[in-house]
Amino acid sequence: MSRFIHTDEEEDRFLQDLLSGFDSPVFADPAHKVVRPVKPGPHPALRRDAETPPRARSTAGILENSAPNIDSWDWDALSDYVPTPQKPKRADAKVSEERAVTRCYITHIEEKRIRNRAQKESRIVVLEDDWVDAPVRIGDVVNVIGSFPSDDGSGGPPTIHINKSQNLLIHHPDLLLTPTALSSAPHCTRRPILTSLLRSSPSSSAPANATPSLIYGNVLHDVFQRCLRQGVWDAATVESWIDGVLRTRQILGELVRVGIGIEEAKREVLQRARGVFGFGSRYIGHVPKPDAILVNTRAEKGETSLLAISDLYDVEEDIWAPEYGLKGKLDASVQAVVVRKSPQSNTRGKYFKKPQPPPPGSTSSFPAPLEIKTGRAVAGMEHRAQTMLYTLLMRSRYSAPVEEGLLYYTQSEEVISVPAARNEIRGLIGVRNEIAEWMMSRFRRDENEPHKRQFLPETIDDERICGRCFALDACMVYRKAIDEVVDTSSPIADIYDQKTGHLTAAQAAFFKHWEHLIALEEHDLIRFKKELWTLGAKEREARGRCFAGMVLDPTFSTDDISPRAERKAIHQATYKFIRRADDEFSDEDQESLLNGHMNVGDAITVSAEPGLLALASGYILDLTPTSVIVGVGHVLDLTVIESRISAKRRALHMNQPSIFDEREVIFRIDRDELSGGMGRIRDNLAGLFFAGGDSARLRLVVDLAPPKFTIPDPTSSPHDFPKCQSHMAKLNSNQVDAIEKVLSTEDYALVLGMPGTGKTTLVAALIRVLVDLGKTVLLSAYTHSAVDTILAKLQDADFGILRLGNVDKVHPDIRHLTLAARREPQTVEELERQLMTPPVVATTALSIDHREARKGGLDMSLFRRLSEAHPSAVVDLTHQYRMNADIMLLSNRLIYDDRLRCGSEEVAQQSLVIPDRAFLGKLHINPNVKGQCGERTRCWLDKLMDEDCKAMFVDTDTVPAPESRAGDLVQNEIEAALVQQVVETLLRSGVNESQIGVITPYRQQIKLLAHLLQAHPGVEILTADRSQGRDKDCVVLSMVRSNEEGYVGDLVRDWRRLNVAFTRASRKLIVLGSRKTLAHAPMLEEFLQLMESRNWILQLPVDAHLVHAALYLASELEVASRQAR
DNA sequence: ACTCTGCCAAGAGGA
Repeated sequence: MSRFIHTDEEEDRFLQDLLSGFDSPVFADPAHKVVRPVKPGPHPALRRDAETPPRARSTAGILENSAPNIDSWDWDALSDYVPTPQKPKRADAKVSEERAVTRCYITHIEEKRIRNRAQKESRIVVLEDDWVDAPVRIGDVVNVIGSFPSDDGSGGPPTIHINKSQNLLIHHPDLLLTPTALSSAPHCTRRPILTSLLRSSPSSSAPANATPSLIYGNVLHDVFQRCLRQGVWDAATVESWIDGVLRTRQILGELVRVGIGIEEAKREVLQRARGVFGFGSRYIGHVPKPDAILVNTRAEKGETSLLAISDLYDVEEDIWAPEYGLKGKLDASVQAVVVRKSPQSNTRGKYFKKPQPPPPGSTSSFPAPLEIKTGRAVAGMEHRAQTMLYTLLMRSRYSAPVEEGLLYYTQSEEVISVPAARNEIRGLIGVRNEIAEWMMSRFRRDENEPHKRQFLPETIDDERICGRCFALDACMVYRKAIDEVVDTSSPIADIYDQKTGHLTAAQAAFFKHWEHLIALEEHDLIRFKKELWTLGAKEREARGRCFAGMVLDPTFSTDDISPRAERKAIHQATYKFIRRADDEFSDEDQESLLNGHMNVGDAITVSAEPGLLALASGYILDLTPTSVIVGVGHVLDLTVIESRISAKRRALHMNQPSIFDEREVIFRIDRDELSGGMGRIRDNLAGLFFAGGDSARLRLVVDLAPPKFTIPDPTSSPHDFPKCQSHMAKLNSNQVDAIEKVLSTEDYALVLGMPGTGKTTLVAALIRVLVDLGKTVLLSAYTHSAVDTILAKLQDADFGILRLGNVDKVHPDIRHLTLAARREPQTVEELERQLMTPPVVATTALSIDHREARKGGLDMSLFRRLSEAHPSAVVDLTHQYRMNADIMLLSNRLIYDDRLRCGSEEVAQQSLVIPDRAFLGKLHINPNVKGQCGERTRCWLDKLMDEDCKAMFVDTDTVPAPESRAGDLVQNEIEAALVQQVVETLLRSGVNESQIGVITPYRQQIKLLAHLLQAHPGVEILTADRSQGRDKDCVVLSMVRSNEEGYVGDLVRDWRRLNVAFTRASRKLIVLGSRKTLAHAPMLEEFLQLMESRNWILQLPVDAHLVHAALYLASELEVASRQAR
C-alpha cells in the first residue's frame, strides 16, 4: 500500500469528527424528534419564466408544481455503497436517478411528532436521528433533498423523513460554501468562517500566504489541465509549458513576492511534475489499461480496480449548486470508466451494513470530478472530503449520478477512488449546515439579545493545531475584540496573550465597531447575489441587473472588437450576445440593453437556463441597445451546454415547450454582485490590530494620536528647488499653504477642498513636488474617474506613473500607464522593475458606505474622524474659481457657513454670454400661441436668458407639472419638456452644446431627457451623483418631485447631493421644480426662502410647456418623425 | 423608497 494512505484509525476519527458536528454546542437541544412544517416555494430550478407556457395544474396545485414527483436520489444505495455493483451506465442514461429538491420556508416548529392541520401548500419535514438538533427556526429557508410522497392516503400534508439513511436537509441554502472551506471544518469550525471573512491578502500581515509550494502547485495545475485539454503528455512539451506558465505575469508576480527566480522555480516544479508525464499514457483511454490502478481504500482484500478516463468535459469548471448550498471549482470534469475485480470472500467495512458481493469484473462508467494534488499527501482526509463534495456539485450540474470522485497525487502517481458514500456526505452536509448557521446567526433578529449575538464558534484551544494555523492572528483578535473573551487559562492562553496583549480595550472596541459596519454592508450584497437563482431572468431584468433571453451571435469574431493589446491577456474568451428573436414580444417590448444598471466595464456572470449558473464570469466590453460583448474567463462550449440543459430538462420533467428550438441555448447575463469584496477591506482593517501589524497607523487612526509637524527644514523647502517653484507658480496662497503643510507633516495632513477650489490642481502640483523631493506617492480615490482626472494633469510629467486597476474602467487617455500597456515581462526582475520603479502609483480604494450605518449616525469617514480630532492638521481651500458670486452664495449659505469665497473679482462677476438674441424675438410671433407666456411682464424664457440671471428657481406649480411613475421609478414628463425648451432656447441663442449640462437626481428622468435632447449629443445629461467632479457654464437642474402629498424622496432630501448639482454651474444655474412640494424638505425650504429673498424665483405661466409654439411644435415634430421611423 | 461606486475567484500546499 502506498505510504500516504491514512490508517483505519484516521479514517474513523475523521468520520467521527464529521458526525460529531451535529453534537456541537450550537446544536445542543434535548429534543429527540422534531417535526417541522414548512412552506414550499417554487424551487428556482423549477421556476418557469414568463416565456414558457404554464403547465396544466393537477389538483395538487402548487404542491405538484413545486415538487414534481421524481424518484428520489437513492441514498440507501449510496450509503450501502459497494465498490463494484453498478451496472455500466452512461452519464445521462437514467433520468429517474435525479434527486428532487424542494425549497421551503419554515412556518412553525413542533417538539413532538404531531399531525399538522392540513394547510394548503404545507409539507411536513420530520427530522430524525442526528438531524434532530438542526437549529432551524421559523422563517429560515431550507432545501429538502428527497421526494415527498405524492399522496400517502392520510389526507394530511405530504410528509418526508430525514434521517440517517435517507434524504438531506440543506439549511440556509442561499449561502454557497466551498468544498475547500468545508474540508477543514471537521477539525475546527471557526477557521472556515474566519477565512471567509478575511480574504487574507497575501501582502501585509499574513506572511504565511504565498509560499513557494503554493506557487508550484498553481503552475502544475495549470500545466496538467493543459495536458488534459490537448491530450499531449510528452516531456518536452510539458517542460515548455511549465516554462511558459512560469513567465505569465500572474506567476512572475507571485515569485517576486517570495523572492524566487525562474530557474529555481522551474527546477522545483519539474521535480513535482513526475506524475504529469505518466498520467496520459496510463489513464487516458476508453478502457482501463492493466497498470491503470485505481486505489480504493475501502476495498476489501484482494479487490482491485482499474481506471480509464474516456472523456474530458471541462477543466476549472465552476459550479454553483444552490440546491446543496455549495459552489466550487473542479480541477477537471471527466468521464470515468472503472473496472472492478472482486475477491471471492467479503468481509465488509463497518460502515456498510448490507453486504452485497459485487459480480467479478464489473465495469461502470460515470462522470466524475478529478482532483489533482501536487503536494505531499498529508491531508488525505481533507482531500477526500473536498473530492466528495465535488461529486455533489457535479451531480447538480450534470443531472446524473456521480458515484465517486477521483483524487490524483502527482508525486506518488496514484489515483484514489473517493466513493460518494452517504455517511460521509451526510456528515459533510451537517458541517456545511453548521457553518451556514453560524454565518447567518449574525444577522438574525433576536429580541432578547440584539447585539450580543456570538457569530463565531468557540476556539478549539489545541496548542498544536492552533499554534500553526494560518488564521491564528485573525482568530485571536476576533476572540478578544468580538467574542470578548479573556483567556488566561486555556491551553492556548499564551498564544492568545502573544497575539492580543498589545491591544487596548479602546482598540478592541474600535475593531468591533468597524467590523460590524463591514458586515452590514456585506449582508446587503449577499441578498443581491442570491437573486441569480431565486429570481427568474425576466424578473431580474426588470430590476436592471440582468439581460434575459440572450443568445450567442454566431457571426461574431474577436476581431470585431477594437484592437486593444490587453484583451487577449485578460479574457480567455470573448462573446457577443444578442436578444433572442421572440415571437411573443414585439420589437418595442424588447427593452434596450442600455436601460438597466449595467455598463461597460461591469463584472457579469453568464448563465444558461435552466439552472446552469455562472458558467463563466467576466466583464462587459461593449454595449449597444441590442447587443452586448463580454470578455469572460471560461470558454462556453455550446454542445456541452446543450447536453447539460437537456439532461436538466428531462430531470425536471420539463418537456420542451414548443416555442423553444430544442437545441437553442438561452443565456442570461447578470451583474455580478461583488461577492467577496468585503474580505479585502476587513483584511486591511484587521491588519492594524495584529501583533506586529501596523502599529503606527493604529495609533494615529484608532487612538487618534496627534499628527506631528516639523518646522519646515529650510534646506529641503520646496522653494529652494527651482523645479518645485515652477510647479507651484500657478497656485494661490491657499494652495501653497496646503503644500507646505503636507511637506511638514510626519504623519498626515488634511486638505479640505470645497467645490471649485482647485483640489485637482493642488493634488497634481503636490505630486510633482513630492516626486522632485525624492518621495514616492500612492494616489488613490474612490472612483476611477477621480483618479484619472488627476493623472490627466500629469500627462507631461517626466517621472514614471503606474496606474493599477481594471483596464476597462480606466480612461482611454490614461491606459498607457497601466501594467497591461507595458511590455510583457520575461523575468522576475523585469516585472519587479515595472512595479517598483515608478515613484507614483495610482489606484482606486474601497470604502464602507452603508445605509444603515449612516442612519445610525455612523457615517464617520476617516477624514472626518481625523479632522474633528485635530483641526490643526487641516488646511482649508477657500478660494474657488468656478462659480460666480450668486451661485456660490447658495452653497455658502446652506452648507459652508460663508467660508467659501471667489478667487477673483472676475470669477465673481462672470455670467453666461448669450451671443444671439434674435431667436428670443421670434418666440412670440406664432399665432398658434395657446396661452400667455407673460409678455406683459416679459416671457419666462426671455427672463432666463438675461445675462444677469445667474441663479433662478423656476416654479412649475402653476403649469402644473406633476410627477409620474415608470414602474418603480419617478419621472416628470412636463418638467422634462420644459427643460428641453430651456436648452433649445439656449442653443438657438448661440450657446454651445458643450457649455450646457442637464442634471437630475432621478435615473428615469435622465431617460426622458436623453430622449428629448437626442438631437444635441453635446449636451451632457447626468444624474446628480454622476455630475460629481464636473463643471459646466450653464446647468439646468430638473428636480422631478411634484405631488399633492408634498412627498419629497430621500434622494432630493439629501442636501449634499443637491449641493453637488448646484455647484457644477459656473455662470448660470436654472433649477426647475415644484415649489409647493419641495418646500416640505427642511433644507430645500431654506433654499427656497433664500431664492425668494433674492427675487430669484420665476413663476411659470399655465401650460408653460405649450405656450411657445415654435419650440413646442418643434418638439412635437421631432417626436412624430421619430415615431414614423 | 429607487443613486452610486467598488471587486476576479476557489484553491494553490502546509502538517
